[in-house]
Amino acid sequence: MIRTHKKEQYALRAMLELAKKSGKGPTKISDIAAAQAIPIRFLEVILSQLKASGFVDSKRGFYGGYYLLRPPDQITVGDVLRFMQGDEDPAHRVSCMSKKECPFNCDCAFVPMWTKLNKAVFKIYDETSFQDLLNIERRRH
Amino acid sequence: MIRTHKKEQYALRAMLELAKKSGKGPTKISDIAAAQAIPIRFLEVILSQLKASGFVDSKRGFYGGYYLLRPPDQITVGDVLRFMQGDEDPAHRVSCMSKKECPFNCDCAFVPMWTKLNKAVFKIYDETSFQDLLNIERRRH
DNA sequence: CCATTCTTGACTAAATAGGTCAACAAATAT
DNA sequence: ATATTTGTTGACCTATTTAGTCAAGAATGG
Repeated sequence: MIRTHKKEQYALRAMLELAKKSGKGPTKISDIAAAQAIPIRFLEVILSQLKASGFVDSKRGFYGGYYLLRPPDQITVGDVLRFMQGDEDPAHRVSCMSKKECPFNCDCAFVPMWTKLNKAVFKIYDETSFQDLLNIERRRH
Repeated sequence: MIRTHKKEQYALRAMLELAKKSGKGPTKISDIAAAQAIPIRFLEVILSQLKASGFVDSKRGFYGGYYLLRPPDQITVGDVLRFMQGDEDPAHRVSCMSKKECPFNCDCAFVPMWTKLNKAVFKIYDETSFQDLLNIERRRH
């Protein structure tokens, strides 16, 4: 099993929700949480972090909430995941273990496979914009 | 970050070690553990589980140990990982979360992306046989 | 000034990965 | 035989990480 963290999932879903409302003013955390079935307190933390990415911004007060800073076709899943994953060595985003803890110093027969995997995975992430996701959702209804 | 479990890593490494010794009789758990830097008690458990896969078998006693039941070019990384991952729904080996816990019952805009990812990842796993890994290792020396 | 909403860091809970152990069973050596 | 080596198995432990909560405070708009 390979599974992304819930936190990353929630970040993607929150972004999708904001993409839906793109251009319609701020969306409240509580609305995003309800729409995407995300624990609200946790979402507060996640959105707050996401602000540093430059993809979203927020406004306080009565008509406050979060909103996208770019159109949905200019943000990809890869962008968001890379940000959520921090400054991890790009070559190790998908791998056996972090370079430090590898007893073979990441010089083993499996390395080429992990490299391939890394590229294949992020190629797909990078090819998926939030506009693409919106289109998929629309086609479903 | 997407990272395979240590247990799966250890299984792959143990198999690689057995591939190296393929045709040379049984290899002791302790030797595999030493060669591949795997905690021996943990490796006992892993190899024991691997027997059920049909890729390896074991022999007890003085000249005992583990050995492959097929030549290294007839076992792939995909084979081993699929086995270690159990009877997980194939479509969810790489995904956001298990079908049960998905609040949208796995019917959301992200599904096509996870499906693509799943296929891409296992394509690479399935294309990598232990003979391939041995060849890589030989080329390195 | 009041209601609403985001902000932030500290905190806690729960899950699971990762690892350990010990008593036992089988094979071989002598 | 029997001592030694080696695999078998299920129960057990625990450190880490993920996941989630909270509360006091700071903007914002009415």
